[in-house]
Amino acid sequence: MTRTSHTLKTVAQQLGVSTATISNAFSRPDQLSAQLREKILQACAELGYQGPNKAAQSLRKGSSGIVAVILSDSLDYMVSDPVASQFIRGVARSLELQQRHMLLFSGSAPSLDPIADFVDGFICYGAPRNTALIDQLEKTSKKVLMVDCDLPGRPSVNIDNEQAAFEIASRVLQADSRVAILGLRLTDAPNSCRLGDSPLWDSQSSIAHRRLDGYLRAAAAAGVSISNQQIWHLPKSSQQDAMDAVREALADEPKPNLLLCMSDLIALSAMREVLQQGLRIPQDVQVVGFDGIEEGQRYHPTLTSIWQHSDQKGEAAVDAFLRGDSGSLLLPYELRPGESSR
Amino acid sequence: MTRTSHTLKTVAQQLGVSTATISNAFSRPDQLSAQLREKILQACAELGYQGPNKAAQSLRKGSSGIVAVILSDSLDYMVSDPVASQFIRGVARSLELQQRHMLLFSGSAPSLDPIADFVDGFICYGAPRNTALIDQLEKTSKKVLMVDCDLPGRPSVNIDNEQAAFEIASRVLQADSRVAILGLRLTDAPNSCRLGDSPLWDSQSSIAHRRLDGYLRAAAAAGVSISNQQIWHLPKSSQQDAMDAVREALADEPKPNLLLCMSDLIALSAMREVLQQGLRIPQDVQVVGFDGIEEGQRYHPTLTSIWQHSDQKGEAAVDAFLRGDSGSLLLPYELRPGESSR
DNA sequence: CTGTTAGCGCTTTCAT
DNA sequence: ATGAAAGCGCTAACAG
Repeated sequence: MTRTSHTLKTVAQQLGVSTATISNAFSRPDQLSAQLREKILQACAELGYQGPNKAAQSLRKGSSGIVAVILSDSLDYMVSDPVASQFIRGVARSLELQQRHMLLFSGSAPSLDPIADFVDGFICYGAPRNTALIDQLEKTSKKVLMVDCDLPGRPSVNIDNEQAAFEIASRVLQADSRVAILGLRLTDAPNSCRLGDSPLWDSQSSIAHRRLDGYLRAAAAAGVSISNQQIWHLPKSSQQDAMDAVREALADEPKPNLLLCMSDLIALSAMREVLQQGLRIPQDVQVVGFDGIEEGQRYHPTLTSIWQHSDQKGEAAVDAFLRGDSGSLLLPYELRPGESSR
Repeated sequence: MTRTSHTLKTVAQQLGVSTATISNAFSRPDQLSAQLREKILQACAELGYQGPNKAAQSLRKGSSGIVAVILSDSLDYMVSDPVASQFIRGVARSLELQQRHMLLFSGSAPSLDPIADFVDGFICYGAPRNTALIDQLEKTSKKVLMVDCDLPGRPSVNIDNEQAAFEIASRVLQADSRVAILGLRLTDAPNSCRLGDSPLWDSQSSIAHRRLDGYLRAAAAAGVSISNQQIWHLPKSSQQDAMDAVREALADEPKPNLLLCMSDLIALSAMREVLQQGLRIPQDVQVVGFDGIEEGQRYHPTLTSIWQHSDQKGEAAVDAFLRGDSGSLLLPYELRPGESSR
């Protein structure tokens, strides 16, 4: 038997005090004596009153303490990505510290409407697959923080993807390098394929294009030329998509001896395939990744990569969001050499 | 420049109609002429009014259209579990069809309070790590549906874990079987270890114990005895935890020749380790899993397992929840033989 | 330290 | 087909 729920008012009547006193007992301890507060809390617990209704509280106060994290893709895909998981973990930790709560939201959802009025704002992690969401983020009067991407007039947290890509590529490029670039979401093709003549997609904001710019700048500096035939687009960092691209690349003549991968997940799949084909890393083929995930350190050979420290990025994002930053924050990264490069 | 947001009232004033008419235009199309409705919607779009505030709507109507899914563990852990992902995907699909929304919530959160007033109810997927949440679910006056576990007086969706475990074990057990059981969350130990004399944990509701019962019943039927030294507890289905347990098991004399694994993830890790040690599957060691994940079909040898069809389970859960079922629903499962067993 | 009251934005009778 | 008005449960002035 679930008895009908109490409200502030009914509880106040039962205890013979005013509603304000009950409200204060829960939300502003300094407004009444400790004893009375204790007595009230005690009585409420007995009555089964759990405290002020959060929906009403939110309506009245204009804020709920809930922050939406908009992922770039569907929940189940994103959450199985170690980089996203690490970011989410950082966000969760920092929000918890600040007594706030997180609402994970899919970037492929049709609209923000169903949650927009329940949350205090949005932390947008990467460009949402459904671009309609970007429009909504642009228009909303709530707080918005972009991570790993930009939106005019909105604060952001980023690393310098172009410079990081330049640095890691510079480290491994030599005059005789035959490069294959394994890129992530460079176009909107659903399968892995060479970039060829397909038009670049959304080239401004995407981190993939910033990284590509960095690779190409490093190549130019090293006197190495890279055609669109040597650049692959992968729709996601999955094993399968990576394998498809790597096989195609390794079948080229002359065979590439340097794989620049836009994520560690891609790089790990690439290494697996390279070794499978009997080639040696790094003697025959060098491989470098991007992101920095534990698995890359456990692999043999260990992976050379750019470490983004995504958990710290998550914490930084929450702090910037809560602080109400309005500018853009550039986080440090770290080039970690491994055995996969010379 | 973000202009100050409109409300039903301000919009009504601007358009020279009453608030009820605006409300009806959005929520009850049959209450006004199609033309007027169209005109109003049009005007609202121009004014930048997105429709009734959901928080106020929820307060007034007493329901929000949001359903909380309580996971058994933290978000980042759960989401990287393919079985949970599949379930979540099923839930998402079915909710979307019914114009409802999902709020994923961590089973290790300290309390349901922060979200309880925003949602229409809870779908609880497995026993939450934080048992305080179970108490809250027991007490709440909102709708609750349990999945893969039970709560007195609440409806549930399950498979018959005991029978499924019995069936798969019966299929592979022989009089000369030397069994090792790799169990999931059998106690609350933080590391993989033999069950030994540790007391069983929460033995009633846990699916792990139901499966264990099934294995043991099959063993008894086959005339095989299994001591607590042959049963391992793994805190989670991670590669590392599985490897620890499998190594310990394979070091026993006589070496086990049958590994009964309580998840496919554990079984895959086990197969990896078995092959690594130069043993043959299934000639030297048979391995069976539980759950049914794609990766098990792709592995060589393919994995013998119980297929739960977790996506369908997710859909069934939503349907039962929305329908307001009060009893418990037992879903079918499927024994799929693979090359990992004889 | 406590009580009264207005109103957050909305839906829904009940009149018109 | 439309409008007026009563609240959903709560908080923040303000007055006592």
